[in-house]
Amino acid sequence: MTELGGQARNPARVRAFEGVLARIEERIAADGLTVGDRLPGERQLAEQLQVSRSSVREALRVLESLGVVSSQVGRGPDAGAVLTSRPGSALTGLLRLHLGLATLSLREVVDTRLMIEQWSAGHAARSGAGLETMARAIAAMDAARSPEEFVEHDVAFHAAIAEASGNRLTSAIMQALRGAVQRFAIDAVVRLGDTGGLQADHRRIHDAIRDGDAATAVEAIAVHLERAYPSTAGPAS
Amino acid sequence: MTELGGQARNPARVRAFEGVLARIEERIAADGLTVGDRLPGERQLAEQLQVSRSSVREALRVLESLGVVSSQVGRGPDAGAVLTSRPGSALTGLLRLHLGLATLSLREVVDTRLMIEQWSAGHAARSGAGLETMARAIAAMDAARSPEEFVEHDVAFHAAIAEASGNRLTSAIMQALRGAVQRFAIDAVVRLGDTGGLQADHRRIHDAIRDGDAATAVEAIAVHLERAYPSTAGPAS
DNA sequence: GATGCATGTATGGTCTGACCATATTTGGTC
DNA sequence: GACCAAATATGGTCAGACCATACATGCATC
Repeated sequence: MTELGGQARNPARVRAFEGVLARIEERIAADGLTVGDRLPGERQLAEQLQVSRSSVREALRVLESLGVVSSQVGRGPDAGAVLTSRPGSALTGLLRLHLGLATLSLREVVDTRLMIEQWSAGHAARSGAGLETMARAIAAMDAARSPEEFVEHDVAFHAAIAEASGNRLTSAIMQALRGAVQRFAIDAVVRLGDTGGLQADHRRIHDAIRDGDAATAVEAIAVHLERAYPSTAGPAS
Repeated sequence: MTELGGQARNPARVRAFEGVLARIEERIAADGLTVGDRLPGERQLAEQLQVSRSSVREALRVLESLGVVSSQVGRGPDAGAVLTSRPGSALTGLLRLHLGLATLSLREVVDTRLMIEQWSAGHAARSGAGLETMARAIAAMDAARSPEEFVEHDVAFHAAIAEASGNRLTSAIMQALRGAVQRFAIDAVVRLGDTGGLQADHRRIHDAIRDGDAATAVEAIAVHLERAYPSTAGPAS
């Protein structure tokens, strides 16, 4: 995280918390720390690294925002800074902020989601993974009695597609993208009034993946996202 | 953050710096703040939000790690916390950490990069954007006298493909992915000894985009990444 | 008036030390 | 053995101080 400070005109100038980040990163690599392991306490870490506890805390806040650690108060085996793995939630926050800053447009987010979902569906069509989860989600959407409930299972359906790729990174990105456009999804369901079209899309996607027909799956996903986010997703790809 | 539903009895469940984050986010949305605008000073912010300066600083560290603000010391128009937009560097740090934690494998990162680069190349073949930049990068690689110099222009070449998509989000992700696997790129150049194959790939990609031949561009990129990261990138897509 | 240097000042960066809130651990009591 | 109170370790927060930096100001000089 040495580039956090922006311009590195003076390389000798490293803020204390950046040094802490570097040392913690080193330790993760050297000691082979992994998810579930605990970091030393803030006070202990401060003493080891010869910085103040404030600096340690700033570094921990950064790691927490990146979804790498999770802090628990109290005492016992679960207390303290524990290494976790939540790249998805970190990405969600990142996207939300940049959407708010107008650094990114909804169009760009939806297009990216289209890219990932089509790519994942292609993989799914070859591996046949996740079909059961998708079918269950479709059935649950049929039984849904409110837009919110429908969208809840819709999320599960699309998450199943992403997970079928077997790639945790694309899954995490997908999850974050979905989170960033979540509020538009409910709007879409309410606006359409009828979920028949969306469900027809879902069945078409599921069937294409089941039949190993990647081309149809890819096309069906494009149709589906265009239906859900009209005038946003362009004729991308 | 997410656990323990109900019990809104104790307001201390939200940490102070999280409140600061929320308030700053609100202000960005409400005041329409955008890149280049300045936030109030740390001391002033602390007083306005009725928290300590430490809490304000922790919130600012989070925003900085997400590529939303950049802090400059000193005095003047450029000093203080300025809103920026560097989702790329934030993503780079995120990926590097999660790679270190073994949350993500190199394979997953390279596969994701393949996805984005193929998608971008498809767009580029349709729009013809970025061809000049690509050609310049290829020429610069020809003239390079060290692996490091070669890789430097290689980065520019692949960045041009990503930017040709016109999607800042995929560009940022691409930049981050590239940064995460950077060290493997130099290894690859040294290992191959001869950059002729890589350059042939580059020319083939460039020519396909120039000719609007998306299918060839996509295939050439797969070949290229397989050459650079053998046994890592699978026959993905 | 223009120039240049000394001083002022606002800003982030860091540290210290204290206290609070929480949750486990410990140990004593019944 | 069960139960409850105290001790303790941990993160969360705060207040205040000082340093380093870099622009702003103003005076002295030319």
